[in-house]
Amino acid sequence: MLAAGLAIADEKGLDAVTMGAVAARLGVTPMALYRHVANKADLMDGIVELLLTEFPPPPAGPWTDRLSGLADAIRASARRHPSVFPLLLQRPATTPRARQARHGVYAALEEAGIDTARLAQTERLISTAVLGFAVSEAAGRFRSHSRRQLDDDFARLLELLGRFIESESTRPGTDRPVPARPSSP
Amino acid sequence: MLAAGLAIADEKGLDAVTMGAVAARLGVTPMALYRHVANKADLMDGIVELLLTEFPPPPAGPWTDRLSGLADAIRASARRHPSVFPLLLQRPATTPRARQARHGVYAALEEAGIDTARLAQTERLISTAVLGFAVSEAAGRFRSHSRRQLDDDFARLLELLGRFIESESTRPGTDRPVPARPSSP
DNA sequence: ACCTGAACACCGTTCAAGT
DNA sequence: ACCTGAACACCGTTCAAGT
Repeated sequence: MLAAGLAIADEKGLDAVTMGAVAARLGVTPMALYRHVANKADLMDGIVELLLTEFPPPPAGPWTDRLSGLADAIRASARRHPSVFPLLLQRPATTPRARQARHGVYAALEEAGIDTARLAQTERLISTAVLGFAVSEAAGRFRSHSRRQLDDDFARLLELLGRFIESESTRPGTDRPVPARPSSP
Repeated sequence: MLAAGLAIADEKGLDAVTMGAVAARLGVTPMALYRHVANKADLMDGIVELLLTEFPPPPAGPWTDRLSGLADAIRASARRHPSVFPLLLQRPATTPRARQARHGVYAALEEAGIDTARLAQTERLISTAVLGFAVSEAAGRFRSHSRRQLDDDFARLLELLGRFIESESTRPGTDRPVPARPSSP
């Protein structure tokens, strides 16, 4: 049912996600939905939460790859679900799925040499920038820019964040601040 | 009429901005609104555009102060209009007001020594990060954080961006990357 | 336990009519 | 030029009733 709502949002936009439309896709009357959901707001909450499902579990590898991999996954999710993704900014990341993703970032930052006391704030800064970009792209602020341009912008943003992390690290880093990211095929 | 709609959004949220509610605030019937606006979407566009009015014209002073002043103004606007502000991410900044703000940033970046060819992309990076923070705060993603914490986060974000600009500058900068921002009283 | 039909208040929008 | 009354299709939600 949440999947049905997400599919409708992807295909026809947020406004098309109506109790009637979701019910119809399930072959049921609108009132049947109230068995599984308190009201429409509750439905929307569930659909937004469903997005987090797509963020992959923390992979292996060096921390730079882990972070850029997560960032890429977030952007990809935004592109896949442009009308729902912006709603992510409306709720604190307190659900189990959200915590999992956040703690994955903590681990990577710790490995990068970020002081434990600064982990949370640094994560907030990074995720705000990445989410800001992903939402901007999904919501249409960058409508007039080419895909190539956006890929380039995003790469530059990640490079900036990587350099920031290195500069905040208490451990001596390598010479080169951050490796170049591979361009997606 | 746009102001009436914005006021309703501020007071009771986006859902309360209804043709009937706006009309009632103006002492008129809902149908009268269709003289001034094509439909509700058009009304919402106008309300969002109205937000840009609050962004102050580029002030005088060193570029660091100009940029942080604009960033502060943007965040203040987001806090004042939490339900409408996030909609800014849905439209390209192509209106005259938006261009004005953007060109103010260009001028500051040029003064900071950013290469002309990189002006637009650098501006996009910076405004994405600042808007991402402002929208996150307005929309409620940071609901569980204190005002002090958010002020601190924002200061750190601006510091990061300032350092980034310095590092991208083709001119030799001063020793200290960016001046500390004064805390608001 | 799960679903439905009928009903209600509310919404955006239209159109012909009023001044 | 500007506004209105009446009407329409649609929406979220309730409640009593059905299996």
